[in-house]
Parts: sequence; structure tokens; C-alpha cells
Amino acid sequence: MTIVQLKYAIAVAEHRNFTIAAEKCFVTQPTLSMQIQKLEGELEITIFDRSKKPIGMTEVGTKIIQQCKKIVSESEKMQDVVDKDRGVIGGNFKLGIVPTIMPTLLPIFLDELVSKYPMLKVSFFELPTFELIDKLKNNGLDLIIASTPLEDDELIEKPIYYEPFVAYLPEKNKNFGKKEIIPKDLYSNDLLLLRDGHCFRNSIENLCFDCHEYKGKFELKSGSFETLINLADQGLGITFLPYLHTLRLNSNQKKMLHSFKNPKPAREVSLVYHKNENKIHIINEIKDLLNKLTKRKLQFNDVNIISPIKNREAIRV
Amino acid sequence: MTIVQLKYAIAVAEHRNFTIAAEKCFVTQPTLSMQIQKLEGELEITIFDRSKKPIGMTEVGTKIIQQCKKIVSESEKMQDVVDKDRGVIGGNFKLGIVPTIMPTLLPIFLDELVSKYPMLKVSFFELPTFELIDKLKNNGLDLIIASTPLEDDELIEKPIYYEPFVAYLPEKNKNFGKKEIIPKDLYSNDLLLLRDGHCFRNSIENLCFDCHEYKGKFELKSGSFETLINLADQGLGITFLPYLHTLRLNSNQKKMLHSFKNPKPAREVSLVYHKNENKIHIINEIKDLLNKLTKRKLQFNDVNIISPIKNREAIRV
DNA sequence: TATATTTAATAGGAATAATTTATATTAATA
DNA sequence: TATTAATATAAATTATTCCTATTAAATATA
Repeated sequence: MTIVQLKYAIAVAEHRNFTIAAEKCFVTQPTLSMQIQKLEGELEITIFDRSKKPIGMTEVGTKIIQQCKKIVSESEKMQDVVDKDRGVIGGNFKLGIVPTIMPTLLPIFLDELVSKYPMLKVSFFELPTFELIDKLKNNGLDLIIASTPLEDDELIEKPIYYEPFVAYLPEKNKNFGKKEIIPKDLYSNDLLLLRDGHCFRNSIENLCFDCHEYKGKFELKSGSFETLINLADQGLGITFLPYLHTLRLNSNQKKMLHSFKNPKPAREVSLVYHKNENKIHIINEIKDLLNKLTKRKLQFNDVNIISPIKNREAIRV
Repeated sequence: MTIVQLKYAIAVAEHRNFTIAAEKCFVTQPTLSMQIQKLEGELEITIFDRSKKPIGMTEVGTKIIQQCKKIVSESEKMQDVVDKDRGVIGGNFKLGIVPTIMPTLLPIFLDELVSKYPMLKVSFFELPTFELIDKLKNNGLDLIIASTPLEDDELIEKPIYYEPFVAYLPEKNKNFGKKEIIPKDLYSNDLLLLRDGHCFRNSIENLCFDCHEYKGKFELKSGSFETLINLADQGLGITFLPYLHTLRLNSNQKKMLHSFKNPKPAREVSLVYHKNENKIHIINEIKDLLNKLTKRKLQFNDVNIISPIKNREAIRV
């Protein structure tokens, strides 16, 4: 049994196709086929059900592949041990960030990240939460930054900041000008939300809809906050912005902002990584860096964390 | 990097000698040397300090070997996955038992173990606790049965029974004939104990000496309970027996037994295995078997567990 | 039904890698 | 300095992996 064989098997399990798996492993299909056969022969089991199309997994096969992943994951940590010892924060690092966090967080720490760790080649991936989680679990990402809690047993979450939601109310809204608002004030408004698949939307729905029926005339799902603000400016409804987004508005727009009364509804933004702790030394560096950089900008204590998972209760911090 | 290379490295780390390590791996010394060099080359570090005699480890080397052990351990679990799926309780299984438990426990379950699992080849090792732990950590054993708690982070303990200590008092002892005794009664007696290295002795010392100075005239450390009983019979002091041992005494000897008042001082006897959970399916079978077989013989609830680790407090169950 | 098309398995040979035997080097010790 | 013990190196052998080419089987299409 070799580590290479295990990688081949994982590739077949993932792509359900020997030819494609072979390509991904940079070998020819016969090579991969032979090694899979050898692995199956040595273990005296069949891992893949070749009679099905696409290729299926036997019951043992599924468990075997799980174990394969463990072994490969542990073997990949070997390089981490070396890097950690050298104190070298280097190599390739794949960081996924959800779209509603990316534009505000990246400017805060990208500069310092690249200048502090010149040996580190970071690739950024902007994807919705569920895709990030998927990639994280399949070794396609080393770390993600997303709204939490995600409630996933395979993952570890390390909160870095709590970011309150701020309501953006057009002038003619009945609550406009109020010093502090509470979620209940907004129940019967038309909501302008990001389109589905963005966890930010789930959070807002948990905030406004969870225990109350939606009472507005319509809701619109857009892809960016810019659109939502423009629509709100035209009096088509209200929207919500995460706090960091409000810092980049012009002075006119800022007049529309209405912050919530304590405990402010907020989202918890966390670093999320796999339990296998691959590249943990780099993750820790990024964590320290982010904690340092966000500490100044975000000091909210009395907040209610609105879950990005549908229909979950708020957690007070 | 191959699993074979990792096994070679682990062998060198263990034996601190390339030649011996090669023998243990059933290859020639140059083979092993070359593979170690390749591994070091690929990782771009040196694992072993060849300038020292015996061979030393570099700082990274130590961490690398830890990671090697993890990978190899996970890779060995592959076969477990297969065996578990087949429902086959088979293959080689190495079970270590401390000397004070071996002679009483083995007769209880050996028969049923071998007849229930004919495919399983169990090797038994009778060794003092510290050696068992050492072997368990180095994959030299799959499971041990010992007095617990051991307080070792790498190990998992599953208690199977609580075995009270019974005092063996010669006729002329001042407490002879008492219906129930308490530890304090025995503080000023001459103690006949097993020689050092046996955890049973530590337990007794925790029971009688922990907070009190030893007041007897002498103590003798023997290798077996038989000797101790004979010496006690001759009036040379008192001794203690674990409950299961008392069942095999003749009727005359049984008259000397004095059990403790509740909560009885007792030892906790547990299955102890490594956190890596190798061969866990077999371990679980043995656990179930032992629980079933000892349930009838040992039903003591109100006991104080006397630790086999020196100078630890009792734990009431 | 016959014919493409897709996909995995097989065969044979080239390239690569692991292992062995034999030998050299090195370091410690008498 | 000679001797011993232990690791490294060299050359040859063996084993394994991998590739190219081909076959076989299954599926889809005409």
C-alpha cells in the first residue's frame, strides 16, 4: 500500500470516473486502473462498483476512502511540520471568503499579509458558503472566512470579529431619523436582500422572519449591496448592511443608516478550517494578524449573533 | 514519500542504529540508509544526527517521527476497516496484562475468547505497568489490562470492574476476627508487599501510607502473593489480596481474610488502549466479553478507587 | 439491429525506483 | 596505530511503476 495509491483511489471516488481521475493525478488511465486494482487486491476487497454508471462505491469502499483521506491528510502535514520548524510561513495557501465579507475585509489585511509573509503565495476564492465548505472538506481550500456558526462537526471555527447589521432606511420610511431601532420596527417593510445562496440573506431572514411572517409587499434579491442601496434610495424598500460596508458610503448615504439598539443584531465572522489542522501554523499567523487588524475597527460587545443557518436562534455575546 | 520510508525512519528512531533498524525491517542496511536519505532529501531536513553515538535526533526530527507514527498508525487502520466490515475478528492481537491481574483474570475469559473467535491469534504479555504502557505506545501491544487511572493523555481507559482489596491478617493480629476493618486499623502493622515495579504495591502504599508515616517494624517486598501469604501465616506481618485472588484460597486461609467496611478500598481494572484506536473492533469485542464475564463475579458499588500512581488520592465510585 | 462512442481492463515494453552485494569511509576504542 | 563497529557509496539486480497500444464491454445513436 502506498500513499500514491490512496491518492488515486480518492480521485476516483471524487470524480467517479477512472479517466478523469487519472488526468487529475497526472497519470494515464491504465496506470491508475492498475494501482487501484493492486490496492483492492492487497486489501482483498472491492472499493469501486464498476458495474454502475457513473462508478459506484461499495459499502466498505466508502469507509476505505474515508480512511484514505485521513492517511493522505496526515501525510500532507509532514511538510507543515518542516515549514513550522523553519518558521517559514510559505508555500501555497488557498483562502476562501464569502462575497459579503471579501470586499471589506480584504483591503484591511491583504497589504500586511503579503508584505509580512513574502514567501506565502495566497490564492483567494470568493464563493458562497456552501461551496467554500465543500472545497474545504475536499482539500480544495486551506481556510475560509465566513459567517458562523456553521454547526459542522468536521470544521473548527475561530471567531475574529462581530459585525453588527445596520439598517439602511430611505427618508420616507416611518422609522427614518430614529436614534436607535429594534428589529421589530422593520417587520412590515419591503426588504431588499442579496439573492439566495448568500449566507448574509439567511442571517437577515433569521433576524426579521424567523418567528414572524413576512409582511412587506415584495422582496427583491440582488447580487450586490450597491444595487440594493440604489433601490433603497429610490424608495423601493429597506436594506441592511454589515457594519464594515457602511464605512465606505458617501456622506449622503450615511444619513440613511440606522443602527440597532443593544444588543445589536450582528454576524459572527470566523476563520473556519478543517479538524485535520493542515497548515495550522499558517492559519494561526493569519488569525493573529486579523485579530490585531480588526480589533481597532470592530469593538462591539453587546451583540446578538444572527445565525447564517436558516431558522436558528440568535446567540447573545 | 512512501509509507515504507516512514516505517524505516520510525525503526531508526526507535533503535538508534541503522543496522539494527534494517534487520527489524527485514531489509539490508544500505536499503534503509538510502530510503532515509531520500526521505530527508525530499523534506529538505535532517532527521537523524549521525555524529552522535548512539544516533541522535534533530529537533525537527523528533516532530517528524511523531508525524511518521501518526501516518503509519492510520495506514495500519486500513486493514481494521476491512476486518471490521467483514465482521471478522481475526489476525494477530497482542494483549498485555499486569502480573497481579493475569492469573485471576485469564482463567475467567481465555476459554471463551479463543472458542468465540477462532480466527483470532492472541499473544499474552505479562509485564509491569510501565513496560506495558511503553509497548502500547510503540505499537508493540494492541491492548493492555491494568489498574487505573493511569493519567496518560495518549491512552484511553475503559474500566471493566472494581476489585476490592482484602486484608489477610494472621491470627495473632489485634484486628483478627473483626467483622469489618478500615484502613486506619492497619497503619502500624508490618506490611508484606509485592516488590517495586508492581502497581499493586503503589496502590497499597497510597492506601496505607499516603497521609501517614509508615509505623511498622519492617516491610518485605516479594514477587508473588503465595510467598506473602506464607509469610503472613508465619506471623511476620499482614498483607493484602485483590478480591479475585481470595477465591482460590483454601478454607483455612480464608479464615484470615478481613474485608473492609464500605466504601471498600479497591482497584479499578481497565482495558487501556491507544487513542489511535487501532483494532478498535477487536478491543470492543473483548470489552463486551469481559464485561459479561466479570459482571457476575464482581458486584461492588461503594468503593474507593486507590490509584496505582504514587501519592494520588482515592476516587469514590 | 448495426454502428459509434465512451470507458475500463489488459499486454508488452521502457523507465524508474528499490533492493542487494560488495566495498569504502568514518568514528570510536583499545 | 591497529581494530572494531557502523554508516555511506557504487554497481548490479530485481521489482515496480508507468506509458503506449489495444481490447473488451457498455452505452448511446443512427
